[in-house]
Amino acid sequence: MTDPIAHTDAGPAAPTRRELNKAATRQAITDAALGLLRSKGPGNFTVEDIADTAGISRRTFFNYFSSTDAALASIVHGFLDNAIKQLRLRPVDEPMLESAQAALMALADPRAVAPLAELFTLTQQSPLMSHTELEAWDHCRAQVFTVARERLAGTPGAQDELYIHALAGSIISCGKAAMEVWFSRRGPDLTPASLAELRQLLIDAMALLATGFNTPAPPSATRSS
Amino acid sequence: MTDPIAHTDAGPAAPTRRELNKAATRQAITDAALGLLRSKGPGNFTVEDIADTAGISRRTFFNYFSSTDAALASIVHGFLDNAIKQLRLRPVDEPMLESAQAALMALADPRAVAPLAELFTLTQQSPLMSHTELEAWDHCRAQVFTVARERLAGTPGAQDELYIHALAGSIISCGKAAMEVWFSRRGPDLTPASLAELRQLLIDAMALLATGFNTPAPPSATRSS
DNA sequence: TGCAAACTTGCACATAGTGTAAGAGTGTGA
DNA sequence: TCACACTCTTACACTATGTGCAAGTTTGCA
Repeated sequence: MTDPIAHTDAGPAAPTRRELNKAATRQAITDAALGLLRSKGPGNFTVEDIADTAGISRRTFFNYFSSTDAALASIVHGFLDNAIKQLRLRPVDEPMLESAQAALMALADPRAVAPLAELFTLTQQSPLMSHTELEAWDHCRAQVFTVARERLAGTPGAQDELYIHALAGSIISCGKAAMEVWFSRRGPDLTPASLAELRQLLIDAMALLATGFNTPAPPSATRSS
Repeated sequence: MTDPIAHTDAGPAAPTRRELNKAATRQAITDAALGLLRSKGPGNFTVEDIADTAGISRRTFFNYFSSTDAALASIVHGFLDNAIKQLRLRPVDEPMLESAQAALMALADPRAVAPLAELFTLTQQSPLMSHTELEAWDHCRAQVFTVARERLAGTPGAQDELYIHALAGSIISCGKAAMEVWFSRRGPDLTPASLAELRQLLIDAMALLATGFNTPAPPSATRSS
């Protein structure tokens, strides 16, 4: 904010020292949390454990995250924020579903999905998706909603709130559905073939939204199986 | 609440004393929680407050609910469990979306929505939907998924996991969308006209899922506005 | 260099959530 | 009607969570 040095958005990194430190601490925390999740299993470690492993105080942990759950869900947040970023890069006159599909394609990438896949496999044995994880998806839904509203603001009589809400929610649900199916089929498999299947699932899911669920027979299943 | 004289319970339930007591306690807790939410606002009361108001011990509270949030979300749970019950009453050969729509129609009823509407208006000022509330919707989604899978198990080559996951998730999302739009338009208005609008929104939302979101123009908005 | 802002940390404290064992209420068969 | 088993409630103790606060440390900047 009080930064005379220009904000190099597209540039490499945030130059100031403070930001680097904060990012490093944040990373140390999530690394520690993920490590403990690996070694001890979900629910078997405390905030203090994470803080000790990350080399910070318990209090500092809470300066970054509001709970262990939130620290782990930051992985999901990172993934989804990236998705939103991709979505916003799409031309504004492109149909929403095509934009969504394109944004998701960009994320069916080993580097992006790897942390998510590990988190998923590590917490899958746990009853169901953690509260904070659900919240992360809902946060993403809200952002998709915003994007959709911005786009449709141009069209004439279309201040159709229901359409936008339903669209945003359904995009998220279908994205989630594709991921769930993929994980349940492939587990932590990140081979090109597996990622190709993920991409196909995402395409199929978006296609379902485009054409509707009333297609008499489910559209001859996915070619990917 | 330890009242030996039971009152008229209409219905085929097994009215053993223990079950009645438990149900009464449970009700006392949610009533107390809702009352405190009304009087003090979200986040401004503790489990102990609820327990005191309900006339039970703090420990007993935790025998029923795992958090204040969960106690309040039981309202949402009740509503959605009811929806699932309605859904299961539909003939198994009916298309899912029609069943969903019919089940939702049955719940656009003052008695069913009133608690939900109040909870919504009381927590709306709060940042966003509570964790446990999201969990309640997700639980409902899982049940819709189960129903859909049971139904489509009969059809020949349709073990299409993606279709079922996407359908269940989208139904929930669109139901939520309709409710959100309704609440934002009408607030806690439960007049017949308002409920008719809710019904129309639910119908429109399900229609979107049936025909797809690619309808060139949003389908001439809702007739209800 | 020195000041101001931002960040970290230790401490105190209220609250959340759980295990345990004793007590009170409830169902059941003799 | 009583006695016994079962279930639910409660008090207590204890660990963990989350936050306010003030003092200490690091970073930015003139």
